[in-house]
Amino acid sequence: MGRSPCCEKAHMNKGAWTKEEDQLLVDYIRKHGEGCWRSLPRAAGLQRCGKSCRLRWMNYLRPDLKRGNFTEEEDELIIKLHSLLGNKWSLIAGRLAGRTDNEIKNYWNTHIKRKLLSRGIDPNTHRPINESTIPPSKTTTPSLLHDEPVQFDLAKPDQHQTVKPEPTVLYREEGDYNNNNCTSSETTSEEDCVLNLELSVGPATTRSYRYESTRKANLDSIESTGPWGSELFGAQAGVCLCCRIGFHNESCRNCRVSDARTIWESKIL
DNA sequence: AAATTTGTCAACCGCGCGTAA
DNA sequence: CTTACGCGCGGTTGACAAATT
Repeated sequence: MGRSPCCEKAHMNKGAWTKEEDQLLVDYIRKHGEGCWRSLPRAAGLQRCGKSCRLRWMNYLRPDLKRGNFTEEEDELIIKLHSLLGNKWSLIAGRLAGRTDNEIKNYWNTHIKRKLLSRGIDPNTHRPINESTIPPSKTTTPSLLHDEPVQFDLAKPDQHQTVKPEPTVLYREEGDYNNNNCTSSETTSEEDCVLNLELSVGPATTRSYRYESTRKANLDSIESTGPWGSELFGAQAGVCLCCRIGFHNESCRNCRVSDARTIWESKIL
């Protein structure tokens, strides 16, 4: 069964937005907030479909957007998160304040892919392109979504060189997710603390993924089961993904939930 | 200087999911 | 239980700019 179009396409503007359209949208949202995107265009006096309005607002007009070039830190964070999450741009964007999924997706495709290739790393698998250079003794760890091993050296962001014979993927011990101290015997220094790629956060279940990305989270069920329910954070739930990879972030909902869990456990247990 | 190629990124499209009716 | 709707996501497109020939 086909779906009805999201809006009446006839008489709708398409393509680049004009300053006047931007102003109408901004004025309306300032006044009324983000509401129903479907009805917003008519209410705001725009000849645009709701999806187009939403996109324009989310990707360009939102006041909290960070403009300008990505920093080296952001680059590395994107790479880390991509190795864990794959092309889940909205999840990745959720970890970078002021950046949008679209922006990150574009940036990935135009810059980071090349950057990784110049390092000799396959941007899809995060593995060295020349697999034969990897000693068999080194274990690799499946990435979470595409079930491919992940390897890269984040401690050397600008190494334009062929991949070292020994990938410097380091692992942290289970139970050490809440701090940035590497405990692996292979760890040598703080700078070498890379990702714990043995994270057991599985591919987000559909529901948890939706929970993460939608404003209409079912808070009731969270309150009843606790925000750390396995459904939400995977089989070894308890600490959110940010915390696990060492990016505790106040703007991240799950980090806050993790905090709440800690408090809850300290009271209950 | 003109033509062509390459890079960038805003915007569109189609689909899946959750939910209300 | 079924269906339609609204939202949000990821993939793709295309216009424009910059670089190269």
